[in-house]
Order: sequence, then C-alpha cells, then structure tokens
Amino acid sequence: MPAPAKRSTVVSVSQRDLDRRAKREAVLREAVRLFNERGFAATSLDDVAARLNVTKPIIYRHFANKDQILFECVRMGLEQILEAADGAAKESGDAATRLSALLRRYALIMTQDFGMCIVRTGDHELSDASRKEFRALKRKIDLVIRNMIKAGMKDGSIPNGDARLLSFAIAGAINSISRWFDAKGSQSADKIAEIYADYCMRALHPSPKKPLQR
Amino acid sequence: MPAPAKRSTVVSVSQRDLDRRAKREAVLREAVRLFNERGFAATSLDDVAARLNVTKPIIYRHFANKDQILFECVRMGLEQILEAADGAAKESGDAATRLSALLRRYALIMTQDFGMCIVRTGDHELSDASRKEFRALKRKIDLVIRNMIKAGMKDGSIPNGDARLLSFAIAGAINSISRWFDAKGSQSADKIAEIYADYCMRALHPSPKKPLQR
DNA sequence: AAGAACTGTTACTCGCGAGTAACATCATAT
DNA sequence: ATATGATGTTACTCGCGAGTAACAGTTCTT
Repeated sequence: MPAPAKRSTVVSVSQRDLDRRAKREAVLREAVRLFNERGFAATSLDDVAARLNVTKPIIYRHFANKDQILFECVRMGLEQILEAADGAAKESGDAATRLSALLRRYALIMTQDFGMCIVRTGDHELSDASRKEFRALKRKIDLVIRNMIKAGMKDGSIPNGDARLLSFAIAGAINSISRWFDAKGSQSADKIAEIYADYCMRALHPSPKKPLQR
Repeated sequence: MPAPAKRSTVVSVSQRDLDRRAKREAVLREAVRLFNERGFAATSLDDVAARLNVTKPIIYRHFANKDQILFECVRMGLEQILEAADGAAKESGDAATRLSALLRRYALIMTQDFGMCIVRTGDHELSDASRKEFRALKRKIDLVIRNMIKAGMKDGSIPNGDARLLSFAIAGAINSISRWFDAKGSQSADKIAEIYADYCMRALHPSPKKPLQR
C-alpha cells in the first residue's frame, strides 16, 4: 500500500500507459480474429467489445473509428513482413539463398492472424487515406522481393526472367496460404512455410525441358 | 408492323423470355463490375440499378435478394473454370501437358470479371446456403487440378510430390492474377495466362540443384 | 479531503441500404 | 374495347450498426 513517494508519479503514469497499451492490443487481437472469421463488414464493434467483455465506447477510447482498427490490423501484419524481409536481406549467401529465407518467413506470417488479415482485407474496406498507406506498404514489400529477385539475376543465382511477374506470382502463392491454413491442421505452420518457399524458388527456374519427346 | 397472326403467341412469349434473360444478364454484368470495383458490401443495389438506368425494384424482379446476385456472379466464374477444366482434361498428351493447358485457360478466366469476382468474394459475404455451394464448386475445381497432378505423377510427366499442397499453391498463384490484372495494362491477358501457367508448371519440378556449392 | 483525470456504462441518434407496397403504363390476347 | 399481365416508378418501412452524450465509479495528485 505505501507506494514510495518519489517514484509514484513516473511509475504510476507508465503503469497506466502499459495498461492502455495492453488493452489496445487486446482489442486488436480480438478484432483481427473476428475480421478473419466473419469478415470486416460483418463484424460490428459491439461484437468485438462483447468478446472482450466490455462495451463499445471502450473501443472508441483506443481508436478513432472502425477503419482505424482495421488499418492497424493490416499494418501490424505488413510490418511483420517488412521486418522479416529486412532480416532476410541481411543474411549471408547469394540472393537466391536470401530470397528463400525471406519467403519462408513471409509464408510463416501468412499462417498467423495479422498476416491473414492482410489478404482477407480488400482495399475498398479501408478509408481513402488508409487505403493509400495500405497500398504503399504492400508495394514496399513487393519491391523488396522484386529487387532480391533482380539481385539474384545479377549474381547468377537466379536465371533471368520477368522479375515483376515473378514477384507477383510468388506473393500470390504465399498469400494464398492464409486462405486455407488452419493451425489445428495436421501440418505445422513451419513445415508449410518451408514447402511453399521451396515451390516458389522452383518457379524461378525454367523447367528442365521434360524428357524431350521423340 | 402487321405481325403475322399465328406466330404471335409463341414468338412473343419466347421474345419476352429472351428480353428477360438479356436483362438479367445485364444486371449481373453491371453488378459484377461494381462488386469488383468497390466490393460487395460497399455496393448498394441502388448503385447497380443506377448504372443500368433503372430502379431497384427492377432488380428484384430478376433476383430474390442481394445474396443471390453475388452468388450468381461467382457461379458464372466457377462454371467457366469448370468448363475450361473439362475441355483441357479431354485434350491429348500426357497429364503435364493437359494440366498446362488447363492452367492457361484458368488463368485467362481470372483476368475477366466473373473470375475476379470469385477471388474478391469472401465466404462470409454469402448466405449460409450460397456459401455451401460456393465452397463445393471451388472444391470441385481443386479436385480436378489435384487429380490431374496425381495423374501426372502416375504417368511420369510430373515428379512425385504433395499433390494437395501443389494444387493449393498453384491455384493461389493463378487466382492472384485477378488482384492486379488490368485489361488496359501493357501485357495481354493471353500472354499473362501463358506466363503464369508456365511458372506453375515449373513449380512442379524439384529445383535443378543449384551449382552445388563447393 | 477535494478535485483532476481516467475507466467504464447505459442509452441514445442518425444515416444507410435491403426489401416492399402501391400505383402507372403499355403490350398482348380474345 | 377490354381484361390480363408484364415492366417500370415513387415512396415508403425497418433493422442494424457506427458513433456519441451523459452519467457513474475509481484512482492518482496535492
């Protein structure tokens, strides 16, 4: 009970802040699950509040509006991917090796809530402002991948080809994980990520001309 | 002006039917465009009606409710894919060759309105009943692809592997076309379809073990 | 102890859009 | 000409959910 005098201000304030942060995050965690389950439009903030055993105005204490909540969810996912990309870019080895590591991390994120949310969220569900940022972040990720592919074409670890289309196709395949993956399924997220990254890496190489008929 | 007497009944009735059909289709054509542009939830039937220069009740003369319109749109796309699959399945050549043909047709459909609608439509936007059918049709398509992959593994035209995951990854890549493709872009739909099908076929083959380090 | 600042609730407003009722118009059928 | 029924319109109802105002209790500050 007798909280030390001096500390009190600083400590209690930051404690409050921590609480706030924790609660804000809890809102996002519950919101993203519901959005993934039922879709953004079909999820009311009353639903989200109910899951947290609180009422709607609480949510508005942490977020300005519903759009901001959705945007925050996708931003979380996108940031995770960007971090993964940065991490992979710094690894050693040729560009193909680094790309493979990147894809694996990327794929793993798509098995998780915030990653899923990115794919399940259509642009039109966001406000104009959020949509702009959403697209910018996605473009940024695409560029990282595309540049790594180009680097591979330069350093010889990846055969020449259309880096733009390749990056689109690869991202498409990896994003699709979030459409069917179920954590309760038989294969682990890690394993799936590994396999998908491998499929994508294969697609970079021209097919080994099947047993040439004749 | 003097329409022949006898024909009148039969002719006029079928003429009416043709008109009805044409109008119904016009509704679907306009609806699918709007759904793809703005999203299903963000598109009101008043919007659709306005585009057709009619009023909402007209739409309800052709469809029971909004859900039915959306379902009809995705059904059109799915049926197109199934037809493409059936066509490709009947072609000559080994399974890999037939699969390649199938993927190309599939990819082409994803550059078109009804194809795009399939991908942009989340399950939760459909009613329970429609969702069931939606999923069933998608599963059917997946099975066709998966079985063709398995056939390839049997006849030796495709290396052994996890047919389920391969079909998921391939469908994911191809579906993603509809997320960025723009008919006004520089590359033709046909060309894109060809390239994507090729990428997917490559992914079926284990990578040609890069210049084995050391 | 008084009051500032925060956390939480109940109980609204308000707009939007799905779906409909009631009415008007026009072609066809006899 | 006149009944039938198809096509189309205007003008509603009605529910839902985003967002808010007003109020209640609690905790930190001084």
